[in-house]
Amino acid sequence: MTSHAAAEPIRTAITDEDGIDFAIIELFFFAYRDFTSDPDQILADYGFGRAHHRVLHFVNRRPGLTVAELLDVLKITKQSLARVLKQLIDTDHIVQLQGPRDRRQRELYPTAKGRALALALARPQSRRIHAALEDSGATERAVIERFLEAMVNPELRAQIDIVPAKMSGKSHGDH
Amino acid sequence: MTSHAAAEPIRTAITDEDGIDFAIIELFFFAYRDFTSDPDQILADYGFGRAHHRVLHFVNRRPGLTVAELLDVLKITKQSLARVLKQLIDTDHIVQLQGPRDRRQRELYPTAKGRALALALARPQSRRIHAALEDSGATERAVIERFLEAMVNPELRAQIDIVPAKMSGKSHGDH
DNA sequence: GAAATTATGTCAGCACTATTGACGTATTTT
DNA sequence: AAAATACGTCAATAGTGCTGACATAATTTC
Repeated sequence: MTSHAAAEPIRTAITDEDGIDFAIIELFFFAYRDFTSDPDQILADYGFGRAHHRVLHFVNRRPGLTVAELLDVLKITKQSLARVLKQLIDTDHIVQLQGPRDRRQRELYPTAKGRALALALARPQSRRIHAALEDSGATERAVIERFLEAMVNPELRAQIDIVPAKMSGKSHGDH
Repeated sequence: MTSHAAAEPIRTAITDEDGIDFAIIELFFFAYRDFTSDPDQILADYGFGRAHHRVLHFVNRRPGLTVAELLDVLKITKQSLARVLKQLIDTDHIVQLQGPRDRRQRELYPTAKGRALALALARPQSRRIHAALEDSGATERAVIERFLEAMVNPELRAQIDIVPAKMSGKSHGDH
């Protein structure tokens, strides 16, 4: 049998020459890794993980969203959410209110405690972003925002636009 | 203490007005989520996870790196790497060679099979990036690269530069 | 009003990725 | 010879995700 059990090692590095954008792929990995490392340390003090952060974030961003809406945004299952959400409720970071129109629904709202934690988690991330944009003007910022948005699946881009990016009035729309 | 068991719900959304850059924080989350979803589907066919992808990626990017170097790049522990690496070796995606200078070290190299899988995983990600940069020129690309690099911890930025971003010759340097 | 559907909660079990601690072995350095 | 290093491995644990099944309350449909 000439079939060496061990296949031949390839000694040359994979590079962009293969038509693949490894530069940005790798940058994205490192950037996100460090981006999430800041809040991770704070979360550890609470015995929370990244899942808690995400829930807390979106409940603060869209107070009153229902469990189903949250599942849709996070793209996880009900059972995965359950544990995390229960902990956040038990620790008074989030409260549930019965839906006004449909009483089966539970609208999720942050408490003052939950709002404070969300801000504390976002602060180092925002600081990092500001530092990265240090010498950048509005133009560069727009380029980056457009790029990130374009990286999101088109079908899901709607989720982003729901967020009150600029609410001058307090018109809640049709909710 | 008037401690009502249920804390008051906050009904207003958290916004950038708090001095926090929620827009980019959120975009970054969605972008990375979808960015990783493409390879995740391919990996599922192999019974692999994201951890396998990361190992495979860096072994292809820096053939011959040692286990210790890999741990340093991934920022995980030896034990976490062990299973994943073993699987990749058992399935002939990666081979280990004894270090030439220090025989305690195991240099990691991709096989042809491992190289092919790394490319297959990178392809949809690269396609997504290209689509996102569709109408962008070199300037915009540079802005985005600079931003992503600036998001990485300064101490760790060295790891990125190690990567052969532009190798015209095949001079391996001092390795 | 009864039946079907919907929104949510929960239980049980499983998989993957990560963690820490401890120990063994081969090899290099001191 | 002793200490330090690189790596592998065993055992136990945590966090987060999954699927399937089932219960309850409320709404919608017939």
